Amino acid sequence: MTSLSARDPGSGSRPTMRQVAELAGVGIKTVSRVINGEPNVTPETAQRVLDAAGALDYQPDLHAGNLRRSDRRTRTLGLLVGSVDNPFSGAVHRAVEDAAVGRGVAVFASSLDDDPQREREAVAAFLRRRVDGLILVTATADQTYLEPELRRGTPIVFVDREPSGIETDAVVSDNAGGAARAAEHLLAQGHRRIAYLGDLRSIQTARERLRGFLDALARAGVTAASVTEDLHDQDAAREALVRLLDAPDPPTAVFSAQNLITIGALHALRERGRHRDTALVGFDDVALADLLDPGVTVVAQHPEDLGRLAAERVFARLDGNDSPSQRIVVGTTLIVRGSGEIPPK
Amino acid sequence: MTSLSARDPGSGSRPTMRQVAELAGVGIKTVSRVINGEPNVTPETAQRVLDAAGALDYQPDLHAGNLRRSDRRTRTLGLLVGSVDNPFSGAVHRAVEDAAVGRGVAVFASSLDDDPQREREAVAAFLRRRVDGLILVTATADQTYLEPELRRGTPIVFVDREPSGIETDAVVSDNAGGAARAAEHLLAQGHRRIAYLGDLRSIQTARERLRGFLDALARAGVTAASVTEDLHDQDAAREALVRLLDAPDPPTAVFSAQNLITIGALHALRERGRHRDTALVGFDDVALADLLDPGVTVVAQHPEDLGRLAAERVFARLDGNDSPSQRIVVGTTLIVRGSGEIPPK
DNA sequence: CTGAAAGCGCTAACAG
DNA sequence: CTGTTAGCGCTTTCAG
Repeated sequence: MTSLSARDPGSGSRPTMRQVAELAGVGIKTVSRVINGEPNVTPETAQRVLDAAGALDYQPDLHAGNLRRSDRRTRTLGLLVGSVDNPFSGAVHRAVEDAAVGRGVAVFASSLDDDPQREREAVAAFLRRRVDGLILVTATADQTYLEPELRRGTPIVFVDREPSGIETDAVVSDNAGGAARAAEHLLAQGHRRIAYLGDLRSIQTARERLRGFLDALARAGVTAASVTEDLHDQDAAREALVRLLDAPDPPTAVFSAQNLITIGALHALRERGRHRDTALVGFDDVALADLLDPGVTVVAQHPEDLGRLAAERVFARLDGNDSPSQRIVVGTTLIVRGSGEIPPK
Repeated sequence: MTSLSARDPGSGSRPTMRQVAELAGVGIKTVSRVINGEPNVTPETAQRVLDAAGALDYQPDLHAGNLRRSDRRTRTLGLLVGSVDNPFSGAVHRAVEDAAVGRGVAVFASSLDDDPQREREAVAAFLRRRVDGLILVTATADQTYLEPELRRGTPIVFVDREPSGIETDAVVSDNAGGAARAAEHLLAQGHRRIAYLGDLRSIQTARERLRGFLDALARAGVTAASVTEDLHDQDAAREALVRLLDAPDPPTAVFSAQNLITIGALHALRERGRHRDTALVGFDDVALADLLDPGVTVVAQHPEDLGRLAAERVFARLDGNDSPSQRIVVGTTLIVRGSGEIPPK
């Protein structure tokens, strides 16, 4: 009779199911049954298998199993976000992970940096690893390249930005509505000279926000004091607003249509000492916004909801739901903190 | 002669290498050579294979290949951080991803929430997926459970917190040194009543920071005004400091030993209107710290360096480096912004 | 330069 | 209740 402690779990390479079977003195299929919790094994046999597995520190190879398994699921998801080093993306990521972990699904996360080339490469890398589903923030103008994968039945859900060229699920913020809400708020304070600071024109959500902003102004019969686009980082935003503040007839209010742009705008206002007399509303919340003086009024998005709903959509598809593709719109929330309530001079 | 466009790339399931071979009219091994860029294929044959692969939208199955491949590398890394929804973790994650993407390595990221159970499960999930290496922030008191895996040759590198019970690489901040630096800074402003607000005693870095703080005070012959530990979120920190401020003889200076604790402390100081006369130095930088009034003085960590060095260490091990395990300490940087330079009354 | 046969670690299908 | 055989998609080995 072989002693279970006879073998050194650490020496040599990784133990296989066959080695566990030999040590336990059973067939390999019995080990498979025990490891996968399948029925038809006596408790005593099961215990011997578990002891052997424990003694060898055995971990089943999920990929080898999935090669033959009928559902061919890797229990893996691919997530592509703006950058994992970004509060908005982090919140989306966390929500996706929370939905996945309970199902034993692991998440690959990649950063996009709004680079179409990176998107293609990241998606290809996910697909070569046979992820069960894809959750994507896209940077490409057209996602027709995903069509074959979609036809194979891989669930693909877009977050934050809508797909173009293919028909699939999307979970997005109400960008136009939120931007309109910001504009209406500033109009209600009496502002008529409102400046718009926005992200790259190539980004669909940026275009939506501008549209919502301009529509709201038009409804009130007001023309935008200025529209500055293609501001992709904090510093570009800061410089742009400083220039506006230094010019004749500066705006009495500013709408910054993105996270980093809001921070750049805050810097510009401080720099020129105008943060107490120029109103500011930002799109997307920023950390510590409540501790600034004045507090920063924002139209907050709900990235946790975006991530959760996108993940739920993927899992519903994997569970067989084949209803027509949906476009889920998550509302925004105006958070009043002071900066947006400064009246015009 | 078969037309390459005869088959519908979208119908049916995923194409295999065999199907590509049939369509190209070559053997499967030739396809393998082309896909993997191996030599000994005529350009014409290679082109036919690539055309067939393109027509079928073929993506090789990395896991199936790795099953037989001699190096048995999945080109996959497991990263376990505090929470992917946390600026510090996000910066570490991004640095790891940047180091990995160039090598064609994908990163699994999981959140720990300082839960030892979650750590064990996340590590097991990574190992069942045969990651090539592990980068871990640990929440367990002892990591002896990783010993067998380590002996099998899997590189395991600890970030932010040091391992205990096993001998392996670690990349950590100079926690004690940074905390001492904060204390010395406050002492230099003339403070003698300094309060300490710290994280869970069970976290090794928290203990290190307290030690550094107390040592620096002791060297100056000063006793801490108070030491409050086990503050694990923003609100607990806020409440603790409010209590200290309301008590007789409140501190003239505060050292908040972590990110969220700093934010809680900022709230408490505003709430009691004491932010202009109570000094504050935080450990770890916070967003918008420079826009507050006064700006928040912090001892900043360098999470990008932690992540980058940890990833480089893993790759060095994978490349065959078997030098003794190293403990790399990344220095901290005092960033003076105002709150730490408020003098005692 | 090319392909046929064997086998990686596991599960499916079936036979005992 | 248990074990045997075949084969998942690919790479290795070796023969042409």
